[in-house]
Amino acid sequence: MPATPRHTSRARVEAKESSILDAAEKIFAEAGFDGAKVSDIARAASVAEGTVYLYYKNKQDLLAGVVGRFWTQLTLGAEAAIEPDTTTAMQLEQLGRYHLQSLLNQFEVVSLTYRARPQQEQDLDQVREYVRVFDHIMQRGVDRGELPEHIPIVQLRDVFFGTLEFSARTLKLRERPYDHSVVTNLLSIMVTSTDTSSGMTQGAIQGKEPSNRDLMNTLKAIQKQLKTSGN
Amino acid sequence: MPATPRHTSRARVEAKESSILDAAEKIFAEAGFDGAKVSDIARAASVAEGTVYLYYKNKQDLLAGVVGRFWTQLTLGAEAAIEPDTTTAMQLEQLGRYHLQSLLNQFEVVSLTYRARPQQEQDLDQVREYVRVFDHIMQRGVDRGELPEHIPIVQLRDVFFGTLEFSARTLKLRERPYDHSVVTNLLSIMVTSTDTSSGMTQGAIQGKEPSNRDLMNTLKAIQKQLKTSGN
DNA sequence: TACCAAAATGAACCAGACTCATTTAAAATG
DNA sequence: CATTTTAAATGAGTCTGGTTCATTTTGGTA
Repeated sequence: MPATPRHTSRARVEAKESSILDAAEKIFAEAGFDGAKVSDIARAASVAEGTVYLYYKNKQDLLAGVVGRFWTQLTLGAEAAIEPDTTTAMQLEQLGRYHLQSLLNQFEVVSLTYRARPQQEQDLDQVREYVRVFDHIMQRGVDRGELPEHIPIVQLRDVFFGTLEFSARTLKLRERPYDHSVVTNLLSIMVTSTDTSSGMTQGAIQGKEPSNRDLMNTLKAIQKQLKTSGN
Repeated sequence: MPATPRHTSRARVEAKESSILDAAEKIFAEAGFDGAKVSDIARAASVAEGTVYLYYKNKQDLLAGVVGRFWTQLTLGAEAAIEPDTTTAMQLEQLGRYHLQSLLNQFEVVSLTYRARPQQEQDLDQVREYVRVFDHIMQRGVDRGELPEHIPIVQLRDVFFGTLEFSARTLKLRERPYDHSVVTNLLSIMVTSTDTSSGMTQGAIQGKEPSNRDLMNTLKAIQKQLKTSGN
């Protein structure tokens, strides 16, 4: 069993495993999940069809392997791309830039993520791991006093990744290339709300109309933000 | 051919078509795309397997039918849910509430959207149609002078739908119910950026580091916004 | 070299999507 | 109404492609 090799060098087994993953990623990306034949993947990996099943339970599992590896690598890349000692805003820009570029460059693989049985829990562990990079940046900001104590990280995370993902789809749909302004615009939006009293914690808009008062609160919040985080 | 019935009442054909769609939606939602057998769908629709193929070219096409109908109905529901004569902010809140609730209530069908061959262009027409509801709200706001002339609708749309979609996933993952604060928080963020010069149009942050200057620009923009749009 | 277990192979199996010759129902005709 | 014509429906059979497993090959060990 390749899973627990005793007499074989682990290195060789892993090399083969990753060469199968390479082939699978290529074929999946080209043909989509349904269009990809296991026999094609096997041929691309220079391996017999049955061999694939020594490493992966079935085609779905193989897809999970491809997608999981992708997000793991993405996490490593993201951690390399951000400089933990710069301002929070700068780190967010680095992550945003990296994220959007990755989504666009590897759009097909990202799309495959949604085909990796959303029911099965642990298939998305690597995605959750990746998303945590954002949390770490924010947490550092809080620890440093650069961000307010009770900033709703989880909700801002949804804004951050949600917007970038949707923007990536929009760009792809219109066949546009990477556009940095998407990131800067998103950040300019997030910056203005980076404060406890601006509504992200309690929901400032409780009445029917966003009043001047709400905007003034935001403004004050930003002024405060400028004082505390000014480098 | 059911596609172009000459002698038959269109009503009956459409009834059968929609009963097949009903069955397909049910089975797809229960078992997922791969898990759903066409024979099951046929049985659920009280129809022979071959009959399904008179109405839909193949299983993918059937899925496209289910997903397309879903988004079409969602568009109708959204248009019914918003009151065009209230403020823009209020309409956005109505749409946001409706959208998030729909995503959560029909999570399985929404998920199937991503399985409807993303390559094929026209399969997503109904989604584009739906998203346009947002544009109309914003455009009305501009026409009325409630919003600045050059507000970047498309980018705000990405923020709006992207955030809600990601939030819906987050809520589902944690098995949380609909949470209205997601919508109000999102709106509070968008309100603060509802201005042409606050960075959402050109991308104020062009250098590598978001500097104080950039933040100041944002701040000025908001101040300007307060003066011009203050009601 | 002989032995053995791990690894790899690919022919055979089988589930399930899809087809099509045939049957059934409905509409048109006289 | 009886008859003819055309649309619609059927489901047994075909075929593609995922998965299995008896057999062969490989590589390490004595």
